[in-house]
Amino acid sequence: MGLTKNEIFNDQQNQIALFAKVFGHPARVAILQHLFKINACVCGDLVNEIGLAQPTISQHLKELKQLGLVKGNVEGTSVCYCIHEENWNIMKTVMSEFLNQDLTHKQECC
Amino acid sequence: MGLTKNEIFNDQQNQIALFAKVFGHPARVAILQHLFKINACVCGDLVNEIGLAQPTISQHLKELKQLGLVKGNVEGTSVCYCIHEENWNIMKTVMSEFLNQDLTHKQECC
DNA sequence: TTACTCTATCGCAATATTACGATTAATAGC
DNA sequence: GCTATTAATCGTAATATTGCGATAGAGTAA
Repeated sequence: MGLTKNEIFNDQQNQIALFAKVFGHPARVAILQHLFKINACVCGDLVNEIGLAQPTISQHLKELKQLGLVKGNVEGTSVCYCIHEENWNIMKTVMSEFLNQDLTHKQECC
Repeated sequence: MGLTKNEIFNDQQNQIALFAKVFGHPARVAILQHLFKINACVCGDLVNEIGLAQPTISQHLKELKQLGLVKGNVEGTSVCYCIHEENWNIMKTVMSEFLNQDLTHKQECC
């Protein structure tokens, strides 16, 4: 109890859930939007941009990196983050397939 | 601590996160996929289809209903669930806008 | 009414997530 | 070496999520 039973779902379902979970927090949404907007890489600016403490931002970035959606380059004392384009596109394919499902027949009830 | 600081994010970011959070569990992904596949409405079959206990399925359905992605019709002793098409399309618009962001300029680092 | 079926809700235990202060590690500049 | 700057990690508190047994509620059928 308390832990998700991943083993009873298939790989595709688990992958969709993993991607969705990382988007399930507004801070990570905001981080990604900022990385898209500032097309050059962004470092510690994220802490100023988003109103959360540095350890919290660092933790969110870690999750984004673990899923491969963001990559970070060390540049002196600071770290430069940006969108991992190829992986973002892979994610987009997976999520789009899920979101664009169609109801082949119209419903008769409801 | 321990609670998401929604107030520091804008409505769009919070809405994306809300939609994403509901997709952030494979059981809810599986429920939605099944509802799409069985284009007629589905009732307690979900409990058999997915390997979780009835209270657990009921709870996941509740969350999907609260977000408006699923609607339920009482039919005798059972309840008939189906995708709420209009709301699903609204959600798709919101999520697509987020997923289809573009990097206007290519990155120089990373 | 009684018995049965199906779904929702309650209550709890286990686990996960969020946030941040304090600290550590790594680099840059002197 | 020392100091300043930046980011990662540790540790912990607060809250949220997941799952299910037990129970309640609502409808059907006899």
